[in-house]
Amino acid sequence: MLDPKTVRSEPETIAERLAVRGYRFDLETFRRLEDRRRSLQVQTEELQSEQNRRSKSIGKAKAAGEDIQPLLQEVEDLKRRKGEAEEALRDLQHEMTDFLSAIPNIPAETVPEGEDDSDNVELRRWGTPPAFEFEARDHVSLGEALNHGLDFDRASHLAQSRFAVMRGPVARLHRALTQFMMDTHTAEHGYAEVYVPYIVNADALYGTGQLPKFEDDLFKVEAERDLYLIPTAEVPVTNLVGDAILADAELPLKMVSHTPCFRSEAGSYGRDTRGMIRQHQFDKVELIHVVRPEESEAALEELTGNAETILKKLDLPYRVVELCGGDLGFAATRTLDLEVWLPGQDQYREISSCSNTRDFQARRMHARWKNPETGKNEYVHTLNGSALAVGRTLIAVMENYQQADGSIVVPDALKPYMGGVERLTSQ
RNA sequence: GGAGAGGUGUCCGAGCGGUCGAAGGAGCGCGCCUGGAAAGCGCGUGUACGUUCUGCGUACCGAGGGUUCGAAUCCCUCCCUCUCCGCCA
Repeated sequence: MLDPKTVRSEPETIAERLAVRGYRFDLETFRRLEDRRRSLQVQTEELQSEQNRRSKSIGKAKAAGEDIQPLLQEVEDLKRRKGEAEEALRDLQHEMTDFLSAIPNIPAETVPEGEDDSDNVELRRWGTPPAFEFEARDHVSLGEALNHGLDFDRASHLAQSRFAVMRGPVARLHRALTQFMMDTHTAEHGYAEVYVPYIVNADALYGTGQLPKFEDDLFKVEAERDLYLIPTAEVPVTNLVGDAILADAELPLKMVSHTPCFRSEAGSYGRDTRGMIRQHQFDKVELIHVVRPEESEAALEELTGNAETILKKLDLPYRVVELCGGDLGFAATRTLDLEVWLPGQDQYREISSCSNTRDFQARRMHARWKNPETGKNEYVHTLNGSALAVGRTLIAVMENYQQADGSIVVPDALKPYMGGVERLTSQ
């Protein structure tokens, strides 16, 4: 949610900034709503004020033993008029809230212009894509050959398409990756490990910005209340500070959590249908920062660097890309994507997305801190980033570490987690 | 699943249907005291919106309805927390 005060005081600037991400801020509708809101509010408040005054006089008259009957008559008409004004105001306020909560976050000043991912800007590259002396296979083919270490047929038999079954050393490698990431972030990067619910309520999803606009992307649970499977750990972990007032000494807060993520992938029919790139269920290690406002830009660099460390330790070639305005997510002011080299696809593919939402989520979930400078409760800044998407990292390891015979060498960094297995083979 | 208790400001905690934005305490800020500090004492200390803005008004005591001229206080529904019992990885 944007700061309503800013939207009111400089709507033209807001509209201009939002245009960078391709969002058309409806100035006309906003002005119409705002003008009506103002006049209705003045009207109801005046009527309420009048009624409060009369009611007080009734109390006094009663105490003095006077006849209050005529006074009651007067109030009756007042109440009727107030009721009408109140109803109109309430409807309008709902309309206004819906309007405001559907507006995406404002892009940072530095965000490049552009419409889609083809306009994203590459910031840097690390590592060199491997040169194979044979034709590189993709993870589907490699996984199949490893005694059905990756099995998509059985998964769709159990559930539907876009799910995967992993077996044996492949499943083990997947688990090793998770442990390796968690250990690195907790031991070397100073993150506190958290375990959270995988099912959350609508308020939490509103807080991080998935609701009300993106319900179609979620799996809803059949239950008495509106509950949803989490699409990312960002939702439960960030909401940990929802409705809280943090002490200055508690900041910055750095948390890491490993969770499965569930996404309906509605509207992605036909995209990445082969393999494990785009699944309804995947594991992810997520980093969350809750920081003082002036620290958030630096925090994004730190968080992204922490994610990059994983790729470096695994010796996987990648590049860092700054998202252009048109490619930014709803809650983000600025996003850096990490794209890993996939020999099977002969291209870089997204494996992490690190965003600074500034006070956008904090405002929606009422996450504040006591600023010692001002003595006031102010909104914190929140950031999130994958470090990394585990399924995609598994793919990257399989494809980059493949050998001519179809076996896969275990990266050095993962060896301590593989119980002595140094190579995945079909034997 | 059954029985009960409760949700009030940054925190704890009072609150007969009108004089309650809300006692008292803690915390925090300023001042006094002190060589300095602690203790002690004094004063101050919510948010949002509107406005004819050194002021005034309106709203907010879990959420939403209702009763009433008037609700933190009464009634209903829902959500959440806690205690006991049952069941259970």
